[in-house]
Amino acid sequence: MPAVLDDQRRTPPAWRPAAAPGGVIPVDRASPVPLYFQVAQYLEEAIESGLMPPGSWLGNEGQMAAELRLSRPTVRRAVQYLVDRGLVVRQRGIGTKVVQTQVKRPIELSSLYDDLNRTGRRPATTVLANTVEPAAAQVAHVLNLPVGAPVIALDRLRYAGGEPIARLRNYLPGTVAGLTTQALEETGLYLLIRSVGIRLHAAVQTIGARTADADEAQLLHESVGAPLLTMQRITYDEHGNAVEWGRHVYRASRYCFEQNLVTH
Amino acid sequence: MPAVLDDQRRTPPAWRPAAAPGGVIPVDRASPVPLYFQVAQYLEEAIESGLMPPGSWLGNEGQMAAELRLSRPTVRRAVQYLVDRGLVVRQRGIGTKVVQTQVKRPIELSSLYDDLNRTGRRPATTVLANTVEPAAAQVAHVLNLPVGAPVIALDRLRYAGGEPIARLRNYLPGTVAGLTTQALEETGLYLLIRSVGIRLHAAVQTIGARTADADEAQLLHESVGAPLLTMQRITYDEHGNAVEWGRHVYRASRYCFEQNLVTH
DNA sequence: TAGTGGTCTAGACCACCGA
DNA sequence: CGGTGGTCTAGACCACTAA
Repeated sequence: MPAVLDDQRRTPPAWRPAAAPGGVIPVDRASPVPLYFQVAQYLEEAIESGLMPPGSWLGNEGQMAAELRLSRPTVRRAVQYLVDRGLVVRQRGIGTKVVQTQVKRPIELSSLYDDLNRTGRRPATTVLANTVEPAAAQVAHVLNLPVGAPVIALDRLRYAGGEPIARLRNYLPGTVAGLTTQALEETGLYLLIRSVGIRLHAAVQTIGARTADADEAQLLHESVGAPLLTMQRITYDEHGNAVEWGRHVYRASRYCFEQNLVTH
Repeated sequence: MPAVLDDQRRTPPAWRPAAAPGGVIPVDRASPVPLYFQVAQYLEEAIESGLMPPGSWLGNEGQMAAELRLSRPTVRRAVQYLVDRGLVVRQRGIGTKVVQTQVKRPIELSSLYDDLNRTGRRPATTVLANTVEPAAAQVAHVLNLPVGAPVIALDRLRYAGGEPIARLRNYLPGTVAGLTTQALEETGLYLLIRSVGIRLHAAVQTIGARTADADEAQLLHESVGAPLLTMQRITYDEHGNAVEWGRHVYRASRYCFEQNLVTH
């Protein structure tokens, strides 16, 4: 019986690290990067670069552990990282294989600015308002602050490729520093929030639609009655404190929300 | 110095399983349910029931392990489950505590039917079309089938509380069985897909908006030009095969997408 | 029956935090 | 400094799959 070289339904050929002739270990024990993460990154790179194509098998965990001179739990943790990201699928009694479809990344907490940047459109921002004011009842409730506490109110117009895309209105607790108008015109709000040491942890958002009123039509270069996407989002830090409340409208003719989901 | 009873900033009082006087173990080693999952579910229930309120601390992992007569890795795995769901936050050198905000669940692959059911609205479905037809070029491309292969084409009207909410159009490979009109009017599509043994693994979806044309206006009891939410979704199984392509429109006046995100 | 992933143990050392 | 979570090891037994 001849050896089958490329039958992806069968168990894997011995797993071979690509940049490592003869099975040398792509693992640096002196690095501060955890071993499982080094392996996970290596495998992720191998998969996304096409070196391990969809349908190919990872070597079994015990063998990988032996070749990498790691324990099986460590290798297993690396593989789990890939499973969580939807890159591979475990099949008990068979093995672990690279999934066919590359659903790039699960949904994440990103700003419109980052989205536009990533997709190659040139983002720009005009700050319409950047004021500190006492919190009205509704804002105070959403941000869990006392009524009258200082809140930062932002009103921005976001452009992509010279075209207006969205009007972004945000409220933040007045304790957040560093939101100069200049900084806001140069980068995204989330990056600024993170850069003052706040770690975003969770969010609840609502996406809806409505038609443009006269104000919005003028700001966004649309006609009255044009369809708009609305997104309201409250973002929380790891302590459960509300960090930001955003109420945004997007031109439906120029923008939509794209989301990649992986079920866990 | 008096003992502080309820200072949530300090290290935890000894962790006590609630339904277990004196530290008895809520763990059944004879159960087929994994030990880590029994613990995880117990803790999740304790948190969501308010028994472990936001801000309270989980006992340290070593102590919990000792009290439950489990190893620390097993307890750790249970805690990790809660971390992944955003219910607790680990703080190195300090401990693990319940987060303040209850962001209920991370976004998941659910059907509109399930959404309506969960939120207590009465879902109902009218099947406008349920046919098998040869795949046109676009459908064939999306589902990765040869042109002309049989595909199931669904057209449904979804009601909530007697009001039309959305028009749902789907294409599925003709190999999917069990989609009788009666079944489709009684439950959600995803449940039917799962019930024939297909496991949904990933999806990519796009949410946009537009205004209603005459057809849509009539079907959805809206006027021409009313704002509609659109959602296109391609769902894949664990092998990366496309399972379903949906192109849906929702009345923006009656529906919006709510999503809870947890950053990992 | 042999090989796979799924679970679990009983240790170990480290980095970080607060006192 | 002691206590916490973060990482890692070297085993073990089990359930499931395929041949």
